[in-house]
This record gives sequence, C-alpha cells and structure tokens, in this order.
Amino acid sequence: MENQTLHHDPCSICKETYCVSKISLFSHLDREDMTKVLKKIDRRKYKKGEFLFRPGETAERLWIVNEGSVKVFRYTIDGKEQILYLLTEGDFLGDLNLFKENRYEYYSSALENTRLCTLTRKNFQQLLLEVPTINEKILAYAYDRISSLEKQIQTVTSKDVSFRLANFLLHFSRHFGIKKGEEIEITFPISREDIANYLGLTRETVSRQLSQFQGMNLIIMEGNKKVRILDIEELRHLAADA
Amino acid sequence: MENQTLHHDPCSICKETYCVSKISLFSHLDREDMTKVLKKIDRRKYKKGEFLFRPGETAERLWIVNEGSVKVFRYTIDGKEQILYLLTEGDFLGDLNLFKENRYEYYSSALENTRLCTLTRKNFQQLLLEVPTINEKILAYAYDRISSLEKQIQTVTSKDVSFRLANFLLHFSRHFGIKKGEEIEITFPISREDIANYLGLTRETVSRQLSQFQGMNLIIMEGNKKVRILDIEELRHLAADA
DNA sequence: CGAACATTTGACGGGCTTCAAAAGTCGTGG
DNA sequence: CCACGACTTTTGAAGCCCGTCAAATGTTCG
Repeated sequence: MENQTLHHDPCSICKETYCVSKISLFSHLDREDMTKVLKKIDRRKYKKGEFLFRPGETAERLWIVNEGSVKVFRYTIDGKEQILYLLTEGDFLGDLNLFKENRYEYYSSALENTRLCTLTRKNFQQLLLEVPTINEKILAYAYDRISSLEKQIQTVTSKDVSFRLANFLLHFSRHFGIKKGEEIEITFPISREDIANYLGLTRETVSRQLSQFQGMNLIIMEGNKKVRILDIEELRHLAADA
Repeated sequence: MENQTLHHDPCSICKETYCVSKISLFSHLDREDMTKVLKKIDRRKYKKGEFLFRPGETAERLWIVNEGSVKVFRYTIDGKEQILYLLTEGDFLGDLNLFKENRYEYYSSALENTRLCTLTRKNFQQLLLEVPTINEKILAYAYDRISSLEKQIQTVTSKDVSFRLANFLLHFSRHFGIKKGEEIEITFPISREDIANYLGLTRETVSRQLSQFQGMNLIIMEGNKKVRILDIEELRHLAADA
C-alpha cells in the first residue's frame, strides 16, 4: 500500500486549501499568501433551503461556495421570486458589499446541501492590506459581473421563450455540463420553478418549452434534474450565440 | 456694466473645469488634482445620431457627458434595439473597459447634439497613478452600476407595463425633472421608440400606456418630448417605489 | 410503499405585438 | 413666418403567445 505518508495525507492539505484555490479572487496567490487567507476563513454548512441571509441584515461576510449551490433573489411586486444569481462551486458573493457599510437587499438560500467558506468584513479588509493584488481581481470581477448582468437583461427582455431557455441551457452547460461522446449531460441543482424565476417565466412555460426542445431532438430529459444535450449547434443557433 | 473683469471671466474658468467637477469620479478632488485631470482632457462634439463607437472598436477612452445625452445599446436577435444605458450630463462611460485590453460590445450614439470630454487610456492610467483616490471611486461606481442593472432586471422581468413605465418616468424625473409648483416637468431627449427599447416593449404599447396615465390624471403630455407629472405619489405607488 | 411534492399537459382568457391607417409634430426652405 | 414634407406618435383591429387555473402524471424521500 501507499500508506506510508498517511499521517501527512496530501488530500487533507488539498481539501484545506480547496475553497481558496478555486476562486478567481485568490487562485493567483502563491503558497504563502494562500496560507494567510486560509487562516482567516470560517467554514459553514447549509442545508437545502436554509437562508444565508435576508434583506435588511448587515453585510458582514464574503461568501465562497465550496460545494453545492446557492441562489440570490428578490420578490417582484406580484410576489414572484426573481432570481438574480445562481452560484456554484468556486463562485463567491458579497465582496462588493464589504467596501461600504451596508445591508443586503436580497435573499440568499442554499439550493442543495452546501458548504461555504466565509471571511468576515474585518478579516477581508485586513487581507486587502496584506495582499494588495486582490484589489485588482475584485475590479476584474466587478467588470465580469456587469457584463453578465447586461447579458441577462438581453435575455430576459427577449419575447422569445426558446431564445431565453436556449441561453439558459448553454449557460448551465458551461458550468455543469459533462461531455459524454457527442452529448453533454447537465445535472441541475435547481427546479423548473427556479429556472422560470431566473428567466422571468412560469414553470409551465419552461416545462412546455423543454418538451418542445425534446420533440425537436435537441435535448433528452432524464428525471427532473438531468438533461442531455443532443444538438448543441442548433441550441446555439436558437440562442444567437455565435 | 459689470464688465471690468471680463478678461478674467469666472465663467470661462467654470466652464473649463465643468465636465471634470460634475462627475462623481473627480468631484472630490482638490484644485490641484483637478488641474491634473483637466490638462489631459480632450473635448469632442457629436451631432444627434452620430456614433461614439461601435462593437468591435477597441475601447480606448473614458467618455464624460458634458452637455446633451447618449445611449448605449445592442440589437436583439429580432433586430430590435435593446438600450442598456441612457447617459446624461455628468454620467460617464468606458472606465471599466480601460482596465483590460478590450473591444466594445455595443453601440453608443448621441441622442441630441452633445459635448463630451474624453480621456485616453494612457492618460487615464497615468492619472490613476498620480491621483490614487480615483481607484476607490471607480469601485464605488462599479457597485452602483451593478445595483442599477439588478434593478433594471427587476423592472423588465415584470409583466406589468404600468409598473415598468412608472419606474421609467420616476427614474427620469430624478435626472431631468424640473419642479414647477406641484408639478414636475420632464423634457426627454429620447423618442417613444427609445423608451420602448429601453423597457423591452414596442412603441405602440408605450404610447398606449402613456395615454392611459394621462387619462388617470397622473401626467400631461405636451408635444412629444415633454411630460408634466401631476401625481407623483400615485406614480410611486404604481412603481412600488417605497 | 405511500404521501408530499414537482412536473407535465390541456383549455381558456387577456394583454402585448403586429399590421395598418390616421393624426400630430418637427424642421427646413422659401 | 408660414407651408410643406418627412417623420413620429396615436389609435384601431386582429391574432398569437404566455399566464392562469385545473387535473393528471411523475418523482422523491422518509
């Protein structure tokens, strides 16, 4: 057996650094700086449906998704959920809130059982002083987030449901897709209703459009959480994704 | 006459610093730093309809609207304009593009005859070194822009046209509104079609909803570019604006 | 295995889009 | 300053698509 070094299991080290090394904010750091970050981190577990925070609570933490997924949402005037962000492994949340004293304006809850790494405001600010390169990363991230919101606006203002849903499927296939031969298999952490709330539609409409995609041989649905993409070219075409 | 100091007209100084002092990026600067900025600025005029830039052009400038207004937009798959930003006096554009080497992904054109102040990439980067406080302002600005995009998503995903348009009118009354007694008078730089493209609707729908607002005695329309708001309370109510 | 929950499917109604035409507005040149 | 033409806006009518409500089917998890 290769157990000689079990007391020094590389995997335990690996796991320790895990949430830190996989987010873009920190992934460029060397071993030494990485350790500085690690020491400041709290680990938390949330069960499916539990809230990370609610509107009005003071924003005090940087949240990093280590395992699982999380949604960020508000309610529209007609009482429907509007999902703004879907976060998965390596995504983070709350960084910009730490540059001002302020309160959350939306809800966040776990979509499945989820592990998070968090940094308090104090620790985060201290870190910025110790490792100034993180500042640049934050600006780059803000820029990405703006681009993605701009894209989401373009998606949700479109009247065309197939366009919206095709965009959604492509977006998710990049995050969750696993290539299996010609096909791409996606396992969603979210329900039809969540998809609908993300796209500003109803669950029935999402359901109908997915069935139609299946009828067109673009996808095959397996159970409620799995989709196999058969014809990604045609899906790209529908999504006007060049 | 009060012409003794005409050779030293305070207004000419005022005008020189104008575009610089009125944008949030620079408004906190002292006289000395302000002068550093001023020296680097180019002034440009654009006629109504002229393009500031188009997709694919390299992003090389920070744009500041000194007088007039500008729209930033893309086209949807069905060939309709989707307006992302409407900028007026004191707004600026292109700052985040200067942190990366990149190209514009949208169009920008003048909505009326417009004066702009611009800074080249080189001058902007030099300025950041000379006046580091500007960095913080940029992050604060990015945060605001994210908030406003999030709000726009909430607006455009709403099915309710009166909600969307009420939000739009309130948004504009803050920028363009002039209080006249009980009323607020707004002079739009944009057409009905532009409003529609901003809200993801058609010009007919916007037209009909404005007529309905007029019928409800919330507004009075005068010509095509002027609206007087009679009952801002009810408009706020419709916009779910607390 | 069964109950709670999620998804699918169908039928219907309403509101926005589309197409079309009329009315209004704006700018230009005489 | 007025008149004309181009353009924008308004209004009307019809059609389609999504939302809503309801019921059936499927799925998940204790």
